[in-house]
Amino acid sequence: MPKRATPRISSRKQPRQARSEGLVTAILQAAIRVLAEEGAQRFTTARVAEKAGVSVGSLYQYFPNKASILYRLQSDEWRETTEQWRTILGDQARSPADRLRNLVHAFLHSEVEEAEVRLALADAAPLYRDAAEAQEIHAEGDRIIEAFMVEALPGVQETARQVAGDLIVMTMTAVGKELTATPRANSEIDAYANAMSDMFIAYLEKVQSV
Amino acid sequence: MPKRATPRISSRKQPRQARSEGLVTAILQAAIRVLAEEGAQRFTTARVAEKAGVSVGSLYQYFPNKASILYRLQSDEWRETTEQWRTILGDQARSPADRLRNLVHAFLHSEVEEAEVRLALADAAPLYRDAAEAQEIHAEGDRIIEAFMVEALPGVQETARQVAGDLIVMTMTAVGKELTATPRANSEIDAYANAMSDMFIAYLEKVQSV
Amino acid sequence: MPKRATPRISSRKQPRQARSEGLVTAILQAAIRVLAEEGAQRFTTARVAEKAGVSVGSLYQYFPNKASILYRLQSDEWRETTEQWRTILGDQARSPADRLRNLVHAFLHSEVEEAEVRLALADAAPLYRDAAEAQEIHAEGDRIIEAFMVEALPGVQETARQVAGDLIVMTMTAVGKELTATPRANSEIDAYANAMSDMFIAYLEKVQSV
Amino acid sequence: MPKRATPRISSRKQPRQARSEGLVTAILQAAIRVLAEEGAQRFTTARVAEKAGVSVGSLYQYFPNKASILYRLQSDEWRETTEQWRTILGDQARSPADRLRNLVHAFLHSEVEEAEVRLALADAAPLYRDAAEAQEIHAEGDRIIEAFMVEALPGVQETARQVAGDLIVMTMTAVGKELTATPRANSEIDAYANAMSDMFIAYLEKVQSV
DNA sequence: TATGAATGAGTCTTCATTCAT
DNA sequence: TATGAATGAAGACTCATTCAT
Repeated sequence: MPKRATPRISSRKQPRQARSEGLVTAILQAAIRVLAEEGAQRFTTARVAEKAGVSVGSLYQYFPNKASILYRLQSDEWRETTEQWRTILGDQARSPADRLRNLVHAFLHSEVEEAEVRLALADAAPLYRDAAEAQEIHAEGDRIIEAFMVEALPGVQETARQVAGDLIVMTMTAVGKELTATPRANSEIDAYANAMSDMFIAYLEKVQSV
Repeated sequence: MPKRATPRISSRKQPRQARSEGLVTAILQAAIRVLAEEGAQRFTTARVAEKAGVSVGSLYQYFPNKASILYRLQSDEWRETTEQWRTILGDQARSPADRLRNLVHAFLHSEVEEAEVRLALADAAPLYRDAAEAQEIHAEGDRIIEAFMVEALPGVQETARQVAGDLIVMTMTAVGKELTATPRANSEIDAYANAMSDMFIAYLEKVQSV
Repeated sequence: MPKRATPRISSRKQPRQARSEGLVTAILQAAIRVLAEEGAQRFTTARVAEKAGVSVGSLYQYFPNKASILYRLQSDEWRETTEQWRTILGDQARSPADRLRNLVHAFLHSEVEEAEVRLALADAAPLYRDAAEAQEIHAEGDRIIEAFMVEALPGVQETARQVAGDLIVMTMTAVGKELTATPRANSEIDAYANAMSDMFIAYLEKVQSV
Repeated sequence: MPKRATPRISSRKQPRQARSEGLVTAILQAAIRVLAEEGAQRFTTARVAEKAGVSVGSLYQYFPNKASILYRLQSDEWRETTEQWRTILGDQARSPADRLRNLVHAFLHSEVEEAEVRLALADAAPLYRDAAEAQEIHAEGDRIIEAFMVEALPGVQETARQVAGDLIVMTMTAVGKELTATPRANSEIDAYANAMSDMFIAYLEKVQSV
């Protein structure tokens, strides 16, 4: 009886050899270029392969389908973001308020850098969003925030703390995405980052005081 | 930089006759149904026309292209939102804080209602976002907020006030969109609305006190 | 919520207009030519469309997928076959034995005519066989045989009669298909038809006598 | 008339070494599994190689192309069938009628066992049928039948005897293939085998008596 | 003004076979 | 001899838009 495997979105093979890794890298970089230069609408496997100097067949040797390329780009990005959050929020030498302020600045600036790719990637979200693996991608970030919130809101009830954490994360990422949609000067980003930090800190103080 | 063909997106003709208006309405409602039932990926002119009980040819009589239908949906929605904001924020009988709290609740709930259409419309954004007219769409909402902020932050410098207003609008809309992406219980929405209101109010108090 | 319709294999639209019918006919005839001239392996929608002097898009306006063209060809053929059986087996002026003999001759000859198309169609069977509609296609033929068997085997128990009917049908059609696979002279077909008739008649006599 | 590229289909090399034979066996068994589990449509050299635990390159070392694997499977099967026929029909201890009855039962049951592989192999027939070698494959079986028919129809003219033999073989194999196409209970197979035996025996008696 | 048939470029994906290592 | 990465032609199907009627 024929069986049809549900298409996976993760990489088709674990590239062990140097050559393979090189190809995967080349494809991902080509994908980024296509996204930035042509936009999500024109992001096609053929264009990616061509820009990577590779045949379509080779592309499909490393990625099971178009969505998996986008998903990979997104998860790589999210991994970097997670690292950024871990570093900044884990900096015990500073007060929670300072760390939060630093985070907002760093995050918004990194979002706006490469705005074109990020926007195009966001546009392409419908293509990879439904992937099962996409769920797990945020788990680590959530843990980092949770740990930070425990420090920032000592003695606050867990439920309230979690809502506060969620709200801060959502605000930062969603507004970050929004800022990406139109070109912004660095100074403008700074202004928003300052305002957002102020807002978060005021909010934390209020929650803490209740 | 993405190459973008920018065809005119507003309606091809101003329908003055009753029949025309009826057709336009039928098409828009069909478009909403297609978006909700089939998603942005499967939003095609043929499907819209069929569901509207109209021929594709007629559809193209009133809308110059697919993007214009989406744009129209979006701007109608924004008009309603503007109305909502005007009503709630203009309610002089209440304190600015109360009005803001009311706004957040009303807005988030209205966003989450019809989540499917809104999500699909957001997914389709790349198709209509670039339209020149899309810029003006927010102007009225901005004016309403600006007026409210003058009341809420008397004596605060214009620049700071504007940043605060922008931040609040962006947060509310961007987080609202985010909440739309996954199904949420009403109670959950309430919790976020409360938290967000608290955050905004704490922020306004802080800005005011500086 | 997006819904995905299970692809139907029957025609996409009921062609009411003369033009439509003409197109459907043109496509089906082109399909027959492609099957005969190129074989099942090279039966592609593009080739069919080209040979029909029609764009692929038009082809897909009338047939939802490749399988549906093949299925249509097959069911048209089966309809003709059913007619043939009805006419010959219903000929009350002749004895059942004579009718059966006539049927075998007529059927085997019609099978071998257009052997190329029929062989190619059989080769393509995996593509359309699973269609739900494919089940119903044999029902009418079965009824005709059943009615004939009641005449041919009066007084025989229903179960035995049904097995006999099934066996005769399967033998005739399966051997017919087999004969189609290699080129045969008409005289050869006659010889097989005679032998097969003898076999069937001897068999019926034996069943009857038990 | 179909254009057919006719590449050589028999094995590229005669594997004399134990290792080679092992590989060939592994490939053939993998091929059977792929056919059974995935169907003819999804029968690819890559899948066979993988399931055999062998590289594609190695596969092509022993089989010149995909068709040759299928052809080999088919001819192995036919060899077994030939053996079965030789054993059963050569059983001088029984009457020709009994032998024929035994043959039909044994053959139909063996056809229906492994129905999936056999059906898939039949589906793939277009890929290997045209091979020149495919002609010779039936010669030995024909000789066995011929010898049996001489016993079963003593004194009958050669031409008539040959047609009878051909008809019996074609009926048995073609109907066997047909039975394979849909799942059948063992009891059902028995019923058909009984009926078919009765039919053959009645037929032989009639031919003999003429 | 309305219709809806027709178009055909464009998209994703598969797979037999080769050949450098 | 074995490997398996690389190739790229080929195939099924979609859909925005036009235009003859």
